[in-house]
Amino acid sequence: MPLKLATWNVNSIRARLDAVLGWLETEQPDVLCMQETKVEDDDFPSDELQMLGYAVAMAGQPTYNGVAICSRLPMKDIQIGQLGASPDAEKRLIAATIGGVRVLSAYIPNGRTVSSPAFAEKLAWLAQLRRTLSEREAGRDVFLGGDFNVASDERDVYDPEAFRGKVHFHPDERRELEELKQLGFVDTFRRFEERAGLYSWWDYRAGGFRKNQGLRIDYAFLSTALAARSKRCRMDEKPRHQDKPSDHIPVIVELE
DNA sequence: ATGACTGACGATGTCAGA
Repeated sequence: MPLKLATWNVNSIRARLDAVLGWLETEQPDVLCMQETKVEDDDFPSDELQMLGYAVAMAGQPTYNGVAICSRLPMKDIQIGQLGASPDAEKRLIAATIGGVRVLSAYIPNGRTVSSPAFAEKLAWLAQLRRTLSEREAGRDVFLGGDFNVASDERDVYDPEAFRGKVHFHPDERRELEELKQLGFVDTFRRFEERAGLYSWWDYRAGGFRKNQGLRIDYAFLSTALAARSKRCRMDEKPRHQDKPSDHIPVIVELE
């Protein structure tokens, strides 16, 4: 069954609602994973998405974090949080089964600076994500979309020398991402595109987008068998040109 | 340049993002 899936850190679903609705109408994905929705579940604009034919599963909290999945196909077995997470854990992971595919929307902690406790928490969260994937999702067809806050290699960083050893490009977090891939996940974008300088995020400040000073830190991972069904993967810069954009852009995968 | 911009919360600023 053809399936079009996307992931997008929207940086507040309420601030970005018109942009997201417009993008859905234009792109017509079957599934959109969102991150940084920054809204409690009761205030999530579900009705507006339903008007476009999308059901929503969300896990939010006040002010920070928040993830969601919206889908035109039925969602089953919605699951919130990592393996062993306490109910008051930050809302950074949600999963649902859609059209036979286990879909996960993930928002990996930023890490702030390498010397901060937040960086150790980021590494621990990534390690726990691997355990969650191994124990819950082994053998399934998985789409893992999200803002991973880690660039994979030099091609994904506008100034690799400046970023080397810094947060988003530190060897420890890159190793975590590599080990995640070694579980059997394909960076779908790289299946179709080898060029450097293609990014999913640009700093709002200092004309980052205009100067193409960005990072590729948002990924659409597919489990190995499912990756064989992918026929296209791209990042859509159009929303970044509009007024009041998110600092991230969508990543889109098409399966046949 | 520990700068710049944006959003939430809810206040005339602070925190976080990346």
